[in-house]
Amino acid sequence: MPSRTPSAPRAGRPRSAAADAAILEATRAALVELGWSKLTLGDVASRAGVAKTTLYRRWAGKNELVVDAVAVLFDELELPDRGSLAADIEGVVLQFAALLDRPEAKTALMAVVAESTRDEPLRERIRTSIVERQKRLVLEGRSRAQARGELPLEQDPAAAARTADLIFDVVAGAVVHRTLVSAEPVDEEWATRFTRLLIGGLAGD
Amino acid sequence: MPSRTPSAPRAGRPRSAAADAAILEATRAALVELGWSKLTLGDVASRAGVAKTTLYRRWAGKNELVVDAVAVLFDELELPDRGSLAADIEGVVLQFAALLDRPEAKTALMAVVAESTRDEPLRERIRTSIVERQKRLVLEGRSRAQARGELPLEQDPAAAARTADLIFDVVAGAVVHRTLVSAEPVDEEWATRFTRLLIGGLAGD
Amino acid sequence: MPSRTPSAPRAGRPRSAAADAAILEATRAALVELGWSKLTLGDVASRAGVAKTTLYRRWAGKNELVVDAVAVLFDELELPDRGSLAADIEGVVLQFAALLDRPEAKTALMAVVAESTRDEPLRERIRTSIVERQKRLVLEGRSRAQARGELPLEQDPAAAARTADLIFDVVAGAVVHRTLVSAEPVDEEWATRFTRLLIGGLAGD
Amino acid sequence: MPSRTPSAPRAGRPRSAAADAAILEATRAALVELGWSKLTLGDVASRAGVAKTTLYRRWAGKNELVVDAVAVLFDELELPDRGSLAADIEGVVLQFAALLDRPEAKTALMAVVAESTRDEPLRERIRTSIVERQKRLVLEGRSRAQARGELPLEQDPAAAARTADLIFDVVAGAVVHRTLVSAEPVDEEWATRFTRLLIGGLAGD
DNA sequence: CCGTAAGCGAGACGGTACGTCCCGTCTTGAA
DNA sequence: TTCAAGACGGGACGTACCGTCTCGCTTACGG
Repeated sequence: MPSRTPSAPRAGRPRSAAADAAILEATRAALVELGWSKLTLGDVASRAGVAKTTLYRRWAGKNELVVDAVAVLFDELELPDRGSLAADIEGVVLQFAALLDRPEAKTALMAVVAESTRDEPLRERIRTSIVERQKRLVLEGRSRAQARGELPLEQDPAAAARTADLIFDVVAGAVVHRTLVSAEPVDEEWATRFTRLLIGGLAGD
Repeated sequence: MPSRTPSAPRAGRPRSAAADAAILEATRAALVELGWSKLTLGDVASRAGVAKTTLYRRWAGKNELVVDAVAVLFDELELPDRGSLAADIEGVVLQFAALLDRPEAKTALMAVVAESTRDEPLRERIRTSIVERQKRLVLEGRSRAQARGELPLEQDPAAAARTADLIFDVVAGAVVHRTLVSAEPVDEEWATRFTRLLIGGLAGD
Repeated sequence: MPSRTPSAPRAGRPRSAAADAAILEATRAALVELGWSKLTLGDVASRAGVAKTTLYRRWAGKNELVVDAVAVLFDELELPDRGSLAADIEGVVLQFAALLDRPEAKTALMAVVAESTRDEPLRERIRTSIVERQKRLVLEGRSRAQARGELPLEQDPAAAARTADLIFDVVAGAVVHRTLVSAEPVDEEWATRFTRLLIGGLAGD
Repeated sequence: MPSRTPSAPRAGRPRSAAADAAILEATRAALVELGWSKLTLGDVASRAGVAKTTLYRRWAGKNELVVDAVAVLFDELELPDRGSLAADIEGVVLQFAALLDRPEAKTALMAVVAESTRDEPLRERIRTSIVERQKRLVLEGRSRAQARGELPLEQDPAAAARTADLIFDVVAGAVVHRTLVSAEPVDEEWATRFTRLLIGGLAGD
């Protein structure tokens, strides 16, 4: 993910790929140990056995580095078919919750989101590196439920997109809020109650 | 909100209440202008016409100060009776969204929540200063809906509390996520769609 | 020694004499413990069981306070008649050296002298409180030596004063320099050699 | 004079020699303008166009810095052969007095000596940087006088060293005391009278 | 014998400087 | 051209004292 114009012929010594990996790994370790606010790039560099210059050659700053370091965690997210819409929702909720429970994610995610409120390029980076990785699960889950006949097929593609976004904000928002703001665990019991609410609504049975 | 045992006789010159107010006001102004990460306590102090020591005598650091500075914004939240559950939910969503749109809140809220993942006293402070102020709206809205007959009376008070917490996480989480992560506006149209989803569920009508 | 226009009628509560004494005593104790540069007026005040205001009402600052605190040590200096000029010189040298060996004097004297290079009132205060107390010993020693016939009577009083000043600078300067700059002890052996040099000169037998 | 083991191979960017010189020069300028007690390292750094960290990387604090800044002044001291012991003494006295008259020396010397009473490493630094530079003049003057036959050759080298130390304390002490404590000028007239006293003694002709 | 004016301990106040930490850039010499 | 090393100018940190200013209370004197 580090920068560099994609297709340049390049001269001189090539950049070390090992350094990249070491830096991202060191960043996650430092996040776990120190948390976002006490993480320093000098410390990351020395953990990675790398000079600060090497680090700055690849990332613009702490925010960008941390987004990249944390983004890989979101690659693990999958949506195995559990047979029903309710089970799929519960599954994704628990999976996301498990990810949010990892200390490097917990401390970093809200911090970079906070920074992104005043930094458009960072927001974009977060969107492509993290948010989209989550959102595809929603889309996948919906089409699967439609295939099962649990949800109606939407005709209007724009309306379909709006609804997917809404559901995504509701699911991800609820899990994040429960975990970080309310600081309560997202366990199976909560996931079940949340799923029932989401499917049936307040007025539900 | 600054510390100090509430009712001690106290010797010596008393602390200036004017200083407290000036500091909190200056903090909000600095948040708007600079955002969370570039806000410095030295700058806040000089904006407030106050010495840094005065500031540190009252607050332990940036996090605590910002929580107090932002907390007052949440006092404005109210839940006027709009006649129906759906209207009440829409109202609270829009109200909360309007608050989150204020730059001092937007930049500060997620940042202090991020910090609080590694700082239990801070989490507590956030809970009492901010979260509880929001949660009472949920409770109020529910009892009003129950009085209207829109929602059934819960027998078990523990279950009632759990449900209220769940709804709170869903509502607040969705609004926050839409605003800060998806970075899309929470307008009337979104509020309507969200409300319909919350009341009727995915499977709704 | 603290200030206050000498003969005012005065109204209100009179100043506590005990406080004065406690402050000076606390100052000496703090000098011994902390040395000049780490001595703070706040610390002196709390050692003396006195408020800072009380201290500032009497002394303008650290320099003035320390001069007064140390000055009393110089009251002890005397010149008992030891029977000869040489013995008297040795006596005064050893006495002055003993005083300079006290930690409160050692750490304070050069410091206030250093400050006085840029503070005329302080220099005057040092002169009257400390220097004159030493100089009278030179005058007394000389007149005694003249009475014994060891030194000739000077006719010109101006020349006599100049010579006394010269001798004072030589004696006091040598002892101070030996003690503080060379950091070597002024013992009897050194005092003897110094005295022989002073009386007989470099060319002396 | 700043620290750092003299001959190490060293990796990384070397320290700037220009910064060293600029800092020492700025220190002398600040001493002249502000005096010892109002000199701040932050001010020195900004006068030198240097960051505070650069300064602290080289010197442990104000004392060490000032000793180094002032030490170079003592390199100027020389003892041209003026043909006789008396003339040589007068020469060195006047030279030393001229140096002490420079405001950067006057304000700084006593201050660091005062500090050195509680700081052995500082005392050592003063000794090697300043005191030894002066003492060699005494040794040179003596051997010259012995060559002229004005002073006897000492047989015992230990006794010779003791005598040289004594003379050094007397000469330097007298000049310092006259200048800083008595705050009177060391002019030719005083130098002449001092020299006559030193050579001939009190009992002298 | 009582009011009033100053002194008192306490401690908050606006400041200044401290010495440290980290930033992001730069300058080395080696690879 | 990159790399590890580390010095650089800069800015903020949180602390320590400064000397001043309220506080509410003694404490002596003079009317």
